[in-house]
Amino acid sequence: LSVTISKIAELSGVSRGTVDRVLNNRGNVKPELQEKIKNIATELGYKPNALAKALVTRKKKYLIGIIINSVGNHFFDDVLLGIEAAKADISDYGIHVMIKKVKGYNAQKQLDLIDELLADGVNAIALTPINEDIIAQKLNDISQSIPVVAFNNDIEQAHKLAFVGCDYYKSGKTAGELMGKITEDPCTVGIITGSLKMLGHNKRIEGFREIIESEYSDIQIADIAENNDDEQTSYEVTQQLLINNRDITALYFTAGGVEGGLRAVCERNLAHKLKIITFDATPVIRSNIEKGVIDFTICQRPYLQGYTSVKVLSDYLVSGIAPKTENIYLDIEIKLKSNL
Amino acid sequence: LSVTISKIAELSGVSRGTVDRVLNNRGNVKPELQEKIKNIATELGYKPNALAKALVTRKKKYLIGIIINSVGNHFFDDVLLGIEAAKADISDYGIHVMIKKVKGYNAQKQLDLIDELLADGVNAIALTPINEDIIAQKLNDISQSIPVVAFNNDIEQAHKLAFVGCDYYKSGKTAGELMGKITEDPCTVGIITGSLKMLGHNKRIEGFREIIESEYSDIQIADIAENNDDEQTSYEVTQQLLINNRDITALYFTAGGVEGGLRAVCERNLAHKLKIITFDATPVIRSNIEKGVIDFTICQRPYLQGYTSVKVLSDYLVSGIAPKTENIYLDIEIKLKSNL
DNA sequence: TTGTATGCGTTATCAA
DNA sequence: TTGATAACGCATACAA
Repeated sequence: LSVTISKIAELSGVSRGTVDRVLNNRGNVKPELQEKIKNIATELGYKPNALAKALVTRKKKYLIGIIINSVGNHFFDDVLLGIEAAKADISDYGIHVMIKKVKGYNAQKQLDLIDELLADGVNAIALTPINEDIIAQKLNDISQSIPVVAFNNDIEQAHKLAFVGCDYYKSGKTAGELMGKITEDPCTVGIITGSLKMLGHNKRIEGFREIIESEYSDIQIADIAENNDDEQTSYEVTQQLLINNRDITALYFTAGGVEGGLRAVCERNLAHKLKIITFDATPVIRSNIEKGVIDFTICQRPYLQGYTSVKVLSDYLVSGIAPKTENIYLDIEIKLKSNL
Repeated sequence: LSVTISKIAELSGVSRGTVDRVLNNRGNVKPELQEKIKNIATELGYKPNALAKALVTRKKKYLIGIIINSVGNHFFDDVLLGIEAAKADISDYGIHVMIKKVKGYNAQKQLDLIDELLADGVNAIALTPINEDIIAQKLNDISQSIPVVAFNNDIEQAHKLAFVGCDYYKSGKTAGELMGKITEDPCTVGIITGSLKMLGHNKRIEGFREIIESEYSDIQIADIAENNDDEQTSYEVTQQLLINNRDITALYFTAGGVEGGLRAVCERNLAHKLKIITFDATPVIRSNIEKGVIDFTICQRPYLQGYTSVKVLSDYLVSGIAPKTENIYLDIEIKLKSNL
């Protein structure tokens, strides 16, 4: 029922080797034969068997290198699980995965880790790139020779095989729409963001603003506070925000620092009074959804981010196929108490 | 780096055949050798290569039969896409898929199709079982010899390899919570369900009721109308519901018939006034979310239902591995305008 | 009770 | 420019 190289060889009256050369454009075949074989192949609807292919390329012993900022950041726990799952899946292909875990976002440190991976002879790299020029340059450089995937955070200046993550603008819009639906008429919302220098955080604000301006004009944005993803800072700026804007009825956290922010909320006895929307599902966020303090959290598929990143690279290594689109946006997930 | 049968054979000083016999418990091996080889294998962390395995079992030419009620029911469009995707994925394994599309839910018709598939020599079957005794009996019967997967709708009386679908009770709870969050204080909701005989529909009502009774006691359920998933009936019962309960502020559709129901809503100029929550994302529902008539729709991953069902069966055929749990619940997806 | 040969579909390395 | 052969890891039929 299925058509193989041997079958085509038989029908064309040549050897399998010749068919292979034609089908994979290796040259050194008489043009007339080329055409004849190609015709027969397309006519029969030849589709190479990926399994058999993989079994052969297995000998190449590919190695994928990963840099993940998972130390001290629970968001990446699930990303790591996805990476491990993909790692298990592709081990049959003889592809190995080397993971470097790191804490925080230091460009020089990231640069060093990239060099370490290269020294280890990796054939591909996946990482959450820091938006700085030296990183962009480095990635541009190495992506000449090996495929690079950016996950979770994009770096538009650098050439790469793919970006795997969420559509920040869209998730901001969704947050805005949810906020619009759960708030009563006159509503003032305070925004607590990670960093105004982070592209993703800003896009989440943009999308949010876009929706409430166009569809929920009775919602006002009181202020935007920056917490640099730090809990203590978050506590302080949230406190200040609440003091400066007594009429606030809702909070919108675009990034981390939710624990600190909620501490300020609780101190002022505003839990269960303010509507609160956050991103991701860290343990702190989960428990506060359980308690009814947070109304919604919007998740960006951490597990799939990890899994997909590795899978995209292994697919590329094993069959040379790049993903259809450079930007692989994973659907967001709206979570509340009953589907947490 | 990776450990193979040959490597184990070499280290044990026996042939590959013997190792194979031990590792797959085929017997006919001296007990002492058994133990020795098993020890070496576990010590080295032997993991059989699924690719190579599949390449061999490929010769068996497995055939999976599918019965899908997709004719005239757009919900199953995406299920079909998932099935097609899985079909492409497993073609490398030499597993073929035969799909029988049918309109409506007639038990005798379903029975006939099962027999047709069996006559065609299928090695596995996936279907959306109708909850009637003759079907349950039939499935119990054939699941003695081949694996059976129920997708989208479960049939608890019948033995099967797995059920693939959503947790209806949980999605009902989510609907209830969403309703609670978007409605103002005194709220009366009308429920339009498919059939009170359908297990899934009832569970969606139960979950909904459970949440509003425990957490949103200011919401009242006015009435429950049955539309048998028929548009015209749906129009009529919704109209009646709205006439009988002038104070209704929200509608909850647990199943199909949304188009007819909304026609009644629009006729009475209640669009954009009533809060409306539905399930799935048929074209009609999509367009009404766009228009702002429907607030939320809760999707049950139709694509994944199709994909997973086929994948579970092929995994079982190729490696004899049953899924970890009989009930494979796919996460629900909350959709509104901005993430449709 | 054990070992050997053959094949799954592909690629790679020879030799012709 | 072509063809034959070995190999990837496993399973099976057959031989010893």
